[in-house]
Amino acid sequence: MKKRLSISDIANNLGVSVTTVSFILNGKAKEKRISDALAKRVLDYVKKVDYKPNQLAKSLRTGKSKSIGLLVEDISNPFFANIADHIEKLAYDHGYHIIYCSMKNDEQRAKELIQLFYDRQIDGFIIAPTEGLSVDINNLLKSSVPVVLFDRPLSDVETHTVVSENVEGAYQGTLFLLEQKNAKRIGFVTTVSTQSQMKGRLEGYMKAVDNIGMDLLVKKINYDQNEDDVLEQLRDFISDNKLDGVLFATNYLAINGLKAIKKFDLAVDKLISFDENTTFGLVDPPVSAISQNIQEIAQEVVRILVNQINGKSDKIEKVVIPCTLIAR
Amino acid sequence: MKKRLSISDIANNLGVSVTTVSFILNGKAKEKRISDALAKRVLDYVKKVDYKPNQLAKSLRTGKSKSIGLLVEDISNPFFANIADHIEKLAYDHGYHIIYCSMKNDEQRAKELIQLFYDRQIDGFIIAPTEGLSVDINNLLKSSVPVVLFDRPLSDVETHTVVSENVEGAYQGTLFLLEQKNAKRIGFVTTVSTQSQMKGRLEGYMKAVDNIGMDLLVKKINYDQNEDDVLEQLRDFISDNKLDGVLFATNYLAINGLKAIKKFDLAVDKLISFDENTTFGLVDPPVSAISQNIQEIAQEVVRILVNQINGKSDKIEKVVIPCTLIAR
DNA sequence: TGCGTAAGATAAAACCTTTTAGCAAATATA
DNA sequence: TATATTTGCTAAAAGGTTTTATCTTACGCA
Repeated sequence: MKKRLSISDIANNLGVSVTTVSFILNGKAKEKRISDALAKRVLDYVKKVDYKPNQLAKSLRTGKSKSIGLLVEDISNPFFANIADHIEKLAYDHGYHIIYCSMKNDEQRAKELIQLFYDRQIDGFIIAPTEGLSVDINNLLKSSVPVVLFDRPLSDVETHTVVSENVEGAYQGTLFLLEQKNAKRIGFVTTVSTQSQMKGRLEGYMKAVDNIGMDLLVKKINYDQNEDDVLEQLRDFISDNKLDGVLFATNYLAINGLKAIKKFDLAVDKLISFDENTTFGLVDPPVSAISQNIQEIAQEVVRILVNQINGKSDKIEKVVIPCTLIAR
Repeated sequence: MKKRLSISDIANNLGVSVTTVSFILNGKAKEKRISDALAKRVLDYVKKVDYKPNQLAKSLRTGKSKSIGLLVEDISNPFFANIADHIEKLAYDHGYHIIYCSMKNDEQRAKELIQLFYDRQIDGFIIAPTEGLSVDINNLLKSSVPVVLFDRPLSDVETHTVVSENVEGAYQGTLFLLEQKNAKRIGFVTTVSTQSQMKGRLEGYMKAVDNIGMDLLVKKINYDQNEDDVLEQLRDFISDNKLDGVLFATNYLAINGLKAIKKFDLAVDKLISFDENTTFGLVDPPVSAISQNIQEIAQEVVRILVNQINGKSDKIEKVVIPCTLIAR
């Protein structure tokens, strides 16, 4: 294996100084009054020998690593997988790459990773946080590391956020079941988590059913139990309350709902879920969706973070993206 | 923002040399004959002030970055998302973190990223390669960078691979339709790609139908067209050939198959797909699955790569993992 | 001729580690 | 007692950049 070229190899071979090569490579030739002739000579040679600067050395010197940490709860959830996909691509277009971590069920590890990423001089973070991370994120902010939260803000963390219009989405979703599907008794299935997006969705549901004086029928699923228990709870919720419609707060809840409906042959058939899923149109009964605008969320997240990294803005941005209802 | 501590801050504050601190921090105190008393004093102080070594400087000096590049075709495919999840966790347990890239439809970008990751002194690569990447991967190997391929080997790249037992899986899947489901005319739906795993699956299908003298009925879908066209092709394939059973070479093909069946109300109802999907049990008709053992694949991939990075082994490993049939 | 300034380039410090080679004192050996 | 060895620690180089401060030469102008 031949040794990698360094900038001083280039300088020596060309009989110029390292400084000069560095200036030229970083587009400062004009500014530093390097003659066009020399600039061209260096550039040509660099191209010819295919020299690539050592990014580590560069980062060490500049303090910028050109990488962004992406922490999501669960990359195998299609919502996060899709958003990660978009974020990765957009970040790349800005010259950043993504160091990612899926922190499913392991907050301790998430905390360690935030520290680890910080130690690696990550330029910024994109996080869909779990609840215990406030203190770690606040530490980042204290150290002036840009952080953008998405999907769910944290009440005790004051930073940029990009979230969907959860209240309105859930409200419209419930109205859809009421008005288009003619549902009479609509339940809302959510998780025990107190994540803000879940609160918003509950609020939207409540607003809709309050309007027409329907009972509030809410089930909070605890995911610390096995699937069979979850399905039984869903069955009980649906049949005890004689539901004819259900709004699920997120796609995996809807999938569990469908499993329960199938397993116990439940009658409920007016379903809608937050978050789209490729198969919602294929199942029986079909599941309508309040679809989050993934592309737009990713765009805003990356835009804000890159602006922050470049120090282009100091105000805190809170972006809210509308959802789209997919009727089925 | 207070400046980060460096090792020389520690050394100065303690009145010892940087070298000593470094030795102690790297567990070489004994080997380098540092007294226990001093070692303890340094360790205690480091803990007290919560000093964390600068990883960039460390990497620059040692040439090891403790990071692994993970390149997959499409992170939003549940198969890859799940495997990425496992790989990330396992790598973390070995002290590595994952820099990931989803290279959907953009081979040029994939090539650039391999170069970029290489420039960042990534310690090793885990790649589910697309076909044009052979030359780039061979370049990595030429530079002695460890690479493990999974899901599909490349015929012209000689390196470690972890793949599923595709032939046997498809063979068993086809037999299942024939014997358990009593299918009479089974089609095989695959992609136009010549990726090796697809070839293997085709081979398994052929072996099964050849055995009993059934016609070979194979459709290769080209994904350079819009979804409606894909669905029509599937419809034509299924109805023209009067299929009563279909083996799909991968999960997204199965989902398109289901869409076509639904959209055009096709009669075929004996379905099986390579790769599991949460909703395959919820759709009508249900889809059986030849499920790849994701956890085991991830384990092998990480084990082999870490061994390579540590120079623990020089032989090339080719691991084949059996699949599990999920009957529905 | 003498002086100021612009042009064109560079030496050396800085970023923060790890590691080689070596030093001084204490102890062991003869 | 004189020498060899061990103990305990450290100076300095190396890794590859960026950037500040400076240096030399040429030129314009009085």
